[in-house]
Amino acid sequence: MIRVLIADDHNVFVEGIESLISGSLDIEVTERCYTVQSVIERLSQTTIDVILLDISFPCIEDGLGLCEYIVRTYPETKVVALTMHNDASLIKRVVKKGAKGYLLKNTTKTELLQAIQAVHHEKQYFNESITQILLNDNPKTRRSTAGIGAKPHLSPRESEVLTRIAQGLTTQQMATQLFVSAKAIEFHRSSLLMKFGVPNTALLIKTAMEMQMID
Amino acid sequence: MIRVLIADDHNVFVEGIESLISGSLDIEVTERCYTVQSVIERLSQTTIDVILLDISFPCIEDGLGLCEYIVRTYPETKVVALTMHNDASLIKRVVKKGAKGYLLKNTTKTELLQAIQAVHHEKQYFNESITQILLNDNPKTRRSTAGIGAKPHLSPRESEVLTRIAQGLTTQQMATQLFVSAKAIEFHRSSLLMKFGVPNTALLIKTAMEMQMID
DNA sequence: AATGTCCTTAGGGTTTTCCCTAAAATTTGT
DNA sequence: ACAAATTTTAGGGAAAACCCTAAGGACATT
Repeated sequence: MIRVLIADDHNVFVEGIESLISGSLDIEVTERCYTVQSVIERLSQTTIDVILLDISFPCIEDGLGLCEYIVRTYPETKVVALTMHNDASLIKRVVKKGAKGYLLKNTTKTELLQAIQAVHHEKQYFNESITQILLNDNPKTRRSTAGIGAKPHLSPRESEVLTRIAQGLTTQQMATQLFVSAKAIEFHRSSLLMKFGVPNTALLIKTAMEMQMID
Repeated sequence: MIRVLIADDHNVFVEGIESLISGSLDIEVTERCYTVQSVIERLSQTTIDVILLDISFPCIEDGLGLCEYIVRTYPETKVVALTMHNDASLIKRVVKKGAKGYLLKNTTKTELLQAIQAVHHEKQYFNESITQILLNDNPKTRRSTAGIGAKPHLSPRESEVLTRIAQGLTTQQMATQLFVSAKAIEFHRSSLLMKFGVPNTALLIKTAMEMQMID
């Protein structure tokens, strides 16, 4: 019997996954966790074979951190990342953190069961669409147009500059606030334009808002 | 018996929602749709009381469009928006399109059932966290000196220029499109900045989007 | 017709943004 | 520990945005 823990703060997901698994004879959902804390707590008290981990749990950084923690602390417990994001760079980051499988949340029952079986038998599992995404991830095109709807990964400085542009600050004002030269700010501004694939700040703000990266 | 259609391209969600509803005596899930097309098709063939609509189905614009279509075409069919996004402006947009309820995907069974019952009885339903989000979404125009959050009245030309700025066009490009001199466009741009009470295009786009004057 | 208001069009000049190149500083992979 | 990739810092120059003033034209009201 493969003991599965579901880690997701979205109730509907937990229910859905459990429903998909319920028919299986050799897999049982023994734990459901809605917070990072409870995952850590349950793992210290119970033996779990496979963890289905929502990678935005509650945010992407937390999810990645938890994944890393689990892999390091309980090497025999396999992590399958479950997420809505079909972003190539995120998949790579997750795998780098030690996840053995990666599923999109629109996965089928068959895939889900196959993934759990696979990782429990020391294999990796990636479904068709994931492989496709990784194949289409040409490193050269990733910077400029990383696909519509894919949030570019921003450096800390870039994030700071972006939020300040959205506040209506000028390059000079930002330079003063961040104790750097105006030229440095200008570079970050250019990087933002390039990463978002837009020609000016007007579209930068618009797309960043649509991607919910500022509000 | 309240007939419910679930519209979501994420299998896990559909399963989860169905599982949450399954216990109920007066609600039944009669249709499950994974594409916008199938929703439109099923609605033309069956009578549905409540639609649980994933607002990013498959992208936010599609979801909003579908919501609008349903409300217009089948006024007696109530739409409950289901989404992961807890963004105030999105909630407002969805409600404006005619959705009668709004739930986050980490909702509970109780809330889900209450929401379905409520909208079926011609009421609206928003849970605690949604109300909280809307409450915290006070008019953010405090930083600007002129406007007090009211939409400024724009002349026809100003509207044309605003939408084109939001498309990332430059003054020269707009001048060519509108068959006027670049200086004319510049004046309209300045008028927009003044009317919105903002210092540059970045904030102009941001506030105009928040005021739903561009999309 | 006269008056006032608002929209539209412009000229000239300053500030800011944008683009090209490039080198330290930092992180990452082996 | 070293090499490779990424992030941060800059310089100079072209383009666009921004600010000031000002004048011609459409429209309603008296």
